[in-house]
Amino acid sequence: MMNISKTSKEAGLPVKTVRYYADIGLVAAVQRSDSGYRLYDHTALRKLIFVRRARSFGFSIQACRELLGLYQDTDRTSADVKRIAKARLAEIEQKQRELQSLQNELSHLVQACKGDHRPDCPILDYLA
Amino acid sequence: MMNISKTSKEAGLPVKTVRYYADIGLVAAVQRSDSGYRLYDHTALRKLIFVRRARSFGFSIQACRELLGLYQDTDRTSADVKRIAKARLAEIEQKQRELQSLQNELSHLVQACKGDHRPDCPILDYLA
DNA sequence: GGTAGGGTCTCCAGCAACTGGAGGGTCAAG
DNA sequence: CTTGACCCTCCAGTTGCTGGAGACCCTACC
Repeated sequence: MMNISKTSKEAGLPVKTVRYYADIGLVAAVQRSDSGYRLYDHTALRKLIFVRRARSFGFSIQACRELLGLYQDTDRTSADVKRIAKARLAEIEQKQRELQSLQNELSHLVQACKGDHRPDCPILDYLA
Repeated sequence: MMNISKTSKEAGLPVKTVRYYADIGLVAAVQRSDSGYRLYDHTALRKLIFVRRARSFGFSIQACRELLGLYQDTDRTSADVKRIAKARLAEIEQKQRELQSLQNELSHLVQACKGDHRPDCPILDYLA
């Protein structure tokens, strides 16, 4: 059993975040010490690491909850997991298309703008 | 002078958002009617449209505030505008690189996952 | 035994940029 | 004169944390 600071270091998450995940019931502390300190074991630590990685992949807390459920459920099929991952992938691709068109338009505008001391500016003209 | 619903329709923004922009001092109503209704004129409408477009380009409210200041300031140089737009472009490009690597990794995982009824799943294996 | 420094606890507030709802006043048409 | 659409303010919630206040707790050192 380790206290929260060791746990957070091992998991690569801020203490506050570990506490937050416990508060929202995502990864609970295994137990409390006599003085009320949260205590974590290796299994809880692995869950925290799992969540950190899933979050870094852009999975929402809700998706993490589902994945964590599947992760612990030895009866789950890989199809369940794939469904969540594919939904997330679709979101990413959508976001990327939007960003791409944004980038195209904005970079054209930036190039068209002379950026000198005169007030003429194609960027503002376009936005107005 | 038009009331808020006509203004919001013309600007292409929800009423709530127009009110919100007034509350935070981004685009104020020109005046109030006797009964306290917000009233907007053509200039305010143009500002709202300007903000909607800038927001759709991913400019933050703060950036919109700056752009709006420049937009109204006939003494501004196009260099000022270009600076803000370029900073935003850099953010977009950064975000896009991150999304790209995310997409690469995730799509590999999704492909590797058979998605069948067996519990073996490379996605969970990778995250764990 | 006292104290200094960490660590930990809970609770409250705030970030961005809205969105939804409650509860109540206003206005125009039929 | 009532009905329905509009408008107002204020409060709460969203997401995923992060920071701070005030108060214990724990260990080490003298």
